[in-house]
Amino acid sequence: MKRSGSISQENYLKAIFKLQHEHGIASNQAIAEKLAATPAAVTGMLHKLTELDWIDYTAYQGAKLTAKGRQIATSTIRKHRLWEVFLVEKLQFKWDAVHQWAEELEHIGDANFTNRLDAFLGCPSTDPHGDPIPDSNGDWKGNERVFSADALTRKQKFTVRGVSNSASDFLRHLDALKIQLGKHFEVMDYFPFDGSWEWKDDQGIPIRVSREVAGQLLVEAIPTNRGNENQES
Amino acid sequence: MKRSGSISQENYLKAIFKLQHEHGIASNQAIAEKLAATPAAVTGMLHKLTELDWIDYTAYQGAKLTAKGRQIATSTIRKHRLWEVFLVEKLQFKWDAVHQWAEELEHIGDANFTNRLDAFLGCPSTDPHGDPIPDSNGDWKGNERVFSADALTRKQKFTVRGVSNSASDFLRHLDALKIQLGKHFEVMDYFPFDGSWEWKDDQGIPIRVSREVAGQLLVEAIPTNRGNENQES
DNA sequence: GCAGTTGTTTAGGTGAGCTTAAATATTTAT
DNA sequence: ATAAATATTTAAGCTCACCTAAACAACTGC
Repeated sequence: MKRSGSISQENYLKAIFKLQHEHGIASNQAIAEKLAATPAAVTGMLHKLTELDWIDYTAYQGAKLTAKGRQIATSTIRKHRLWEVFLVEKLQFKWDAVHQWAEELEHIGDANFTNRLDAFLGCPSTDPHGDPIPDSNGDWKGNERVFSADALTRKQKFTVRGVSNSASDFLRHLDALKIQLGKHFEVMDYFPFDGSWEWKDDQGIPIRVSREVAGQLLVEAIPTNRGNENQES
Repeated sequence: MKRSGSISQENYLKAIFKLQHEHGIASNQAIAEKLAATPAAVTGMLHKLTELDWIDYTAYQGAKLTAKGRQIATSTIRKHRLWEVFLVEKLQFKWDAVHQWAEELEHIGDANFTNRLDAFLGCPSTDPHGDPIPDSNGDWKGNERVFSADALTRKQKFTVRGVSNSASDFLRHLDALKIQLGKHFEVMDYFPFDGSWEWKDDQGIPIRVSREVAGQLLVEAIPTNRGNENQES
């Protein structure tokens, strides 16, 4: 079995999928920015994708994926994230170096290939940045308890669950701060002056975290288990 | 680091590399056949590759790789064969199903990527079809003792080492015959009438092998160790 | 050594995906 | 409501890698 669409078409569907989740619809301009192309190029491709019945598109309005388009988009995202797991866990790449290769690998392989890769990797549920990996139907369960670290409160204990920005420089900065996915911290202090935080890790070692970092870090609160929750029946 | 050449350019270099080994030089027509393109298309690309100093090309004569061209070609072949090992050993693909995917995967990754993949796979020396995997300098040691199975002699014991044709239907035929790389056989009989053979495997189970099969199978003789070899000093 | 076959190159053209620049539609501000 | 600003589309043209058809060069047989 071959690829559903061309590499370029798959990249458009991926971009539209993500924009649709953020804004309900994907505007020409937003797509152009995401793909580093001109709006003129986007218009042309949107016509082609409409012909293929992979998007619904109204001129001057924007694009939305059809069921078929969504299927191709999620399958591409699934492949991307599985390859990222492979690169980090099997080839020992650092998490800030995998995106570029995954962008190329994501266009290779059919459903059978992808399912074999998935099985080989132990059916991971998230990629190295904490993003969920869609299943072969394009569905995934997002962790509803995950929120941005800048909404934390004092004394709260929490687990780092993901990043909302996978740029290399941000990820390398997290490495420097020794912040890794799955690591536990506790909020010690917050400084409204500059929006920065003091946290301490599970070894009791304190770190200072800037507003910029907290704003792009996704965390999950750890329940306190100290008697103030409701006991069922 | 990015790919050295375009995907198409890498495919041309690979084809020229293989033809150069068979015929000393790669003719326009031979390249066109290997790549399923027209001679006219080949002429154009050969000019481009000459510009890039990846081949030496004389009109009406043919093409030969430069050092740089050879480097790109062997690195592409290295990647192809490493991915084939990955697909068979890690993703459990059958050996007749890996070529198509490896043709796409071979164009991904730089030297660092490839070396990581190599290490992850345990630095294999051959791919699932018995073809040698070049090292990162583009060198490899061919097994000099390997020859075509149609040159075997009666009573000879041998090991299956490779195939000189990786077409799916041939490989599936070998599966049906239970012929796998590394398996030992002994020549029981040869039938000049149709060029077919009777061999028996290490369990003593006899199989019949046609001239066509023997002609595409690569084997290595097992020394008899029964007193007629020279003892050194 | 010349004709015919074979192999190669040139010439002109296609399609995918992109560009810039100009025209047109839509939204925002007053 | 209309002018200005912004967003989108059309138009023309580019590059890459391919194609067909025709011209040309190089071998072959006699």
